[in-house]
Amino acid sequence: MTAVRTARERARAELTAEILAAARRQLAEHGAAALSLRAVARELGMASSAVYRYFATRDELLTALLVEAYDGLGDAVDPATAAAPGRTPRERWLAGCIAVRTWALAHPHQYALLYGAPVPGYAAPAERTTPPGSRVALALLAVLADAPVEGVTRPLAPALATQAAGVVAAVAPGLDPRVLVRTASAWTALFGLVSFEMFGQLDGTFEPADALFAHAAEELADSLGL
Amino acid sequence: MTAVRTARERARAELTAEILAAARRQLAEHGAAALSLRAVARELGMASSAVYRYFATRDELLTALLVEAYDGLGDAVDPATAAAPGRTPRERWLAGCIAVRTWALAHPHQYALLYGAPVPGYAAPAERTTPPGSRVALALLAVLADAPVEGVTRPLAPALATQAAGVVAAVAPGLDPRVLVRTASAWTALFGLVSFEMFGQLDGTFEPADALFAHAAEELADSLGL
DNA sequence: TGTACATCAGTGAACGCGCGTTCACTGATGTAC
DNA sequence: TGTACATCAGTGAACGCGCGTTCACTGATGTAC
Repeated sequence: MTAVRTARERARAELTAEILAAARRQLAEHGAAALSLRAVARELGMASSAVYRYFATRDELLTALLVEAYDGLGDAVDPATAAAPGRTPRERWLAGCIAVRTWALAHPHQYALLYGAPVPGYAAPAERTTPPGSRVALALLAVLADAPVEGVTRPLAPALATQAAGVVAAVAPGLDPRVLVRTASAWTALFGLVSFEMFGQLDGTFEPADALFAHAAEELADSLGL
Repeated sequence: MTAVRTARERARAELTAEILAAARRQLAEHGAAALSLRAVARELGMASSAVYRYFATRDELLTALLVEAYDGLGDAVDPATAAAPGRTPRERWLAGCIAVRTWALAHPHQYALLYGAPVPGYAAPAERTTPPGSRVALALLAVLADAPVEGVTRPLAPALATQAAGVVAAVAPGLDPRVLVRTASAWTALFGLVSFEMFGQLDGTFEPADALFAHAAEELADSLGL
């Protein structure tokens, strides 16, 4: 009977996937704020109420998309930054930067959903979002953990040292807190540049931003001691 | 008769200001996406159609708020970065960073409007937005223009050099293009950190971000050769 | 293998909401002579 | 200073739209005996 039950369950899984796919398409085309259960239902040719059998709420659908997007980015960055024989941390760092930007350019609305201002009236549930949302930072952390620390960061002020120690304990026990702080700075700088490009702050000056990005990634690598 | 005409015109100017103030309040409280002409009219106790005597369209109102916000930020950053006898570029840089962050923390929704993902369905008219939107970058540029360049930037790749030369010609003729590029990097790095703090990416790690921010500002100053 | 019952998927209508924008209108303010 | 006309501000109703969510329902799929 498991086979039979599986029939229904498989249909359910398939439709769930189709709903997600339609929602993904809408997100990609019109952005997160325009995402609506009704439009998704319309695209699938079903009653809007039917979607409620699969997602209890619009926010739940949004959360699923958010997680998916974080994972898409993570899946792009992980191999780029992976350690391999003969790969220097600098190469891995630069490849990671490029992977982030490439993914962002290919998925502008997803990027905006993840790193733009939060969607009004929607608060992502931290327990579901944090793990996939941390993947890029952790990947960069792994790169910098493989590089020497000395002479690279100024000493941490006490308040910062305490905070960093707490994060280290939770995330990468044994790590030098200075590496963590260094990663945080590099991570924010990288996304600062990508966000400015994506959100149009560079229009009229460094747009397209390929050259500026390549330069900045190298300079960041320099200042990280890679 | 000019005095009399001024009576009507003054009423007009006052109501325009009141509408803007109400819109500003709504933006500050509920965010740009929730900004509606009807809600503004409601708050002022007037018919929603009356607002159309003052702003032809919702987008025009949004644009006015956008310009206002950019100017508010500019007004905060300009004095912080101003040259003065005995003020070092480093001091001015650090003060500028703090001014940006302080303003952002005090005006989160305005910050999101300026530096978050664009409001869906709304494209800011570049000719009105660009000048106030450039103020912070120009202020930082002025600081870095007062500091030595040598040994601070890697050489610019040809494509980047061309692009930078074009911007320099339009914005600050005679400036060393390397200073411009350096400013662009610093500017994106600064806003990257502020945006991550504002948009919740640091929740659970470096939140509150005071310590990380102070550290990063100093490190940026170091890497800028200040 | 067949029947009686329970579960689940999907429908269509409805509720209540808010939005931007238009339009014909009243009444007040300003202008020209 | 007074009158006739033009301009402008503000009203209230309406159009047409889309949204999230609920609910009673039909019909198909699965389960227990």
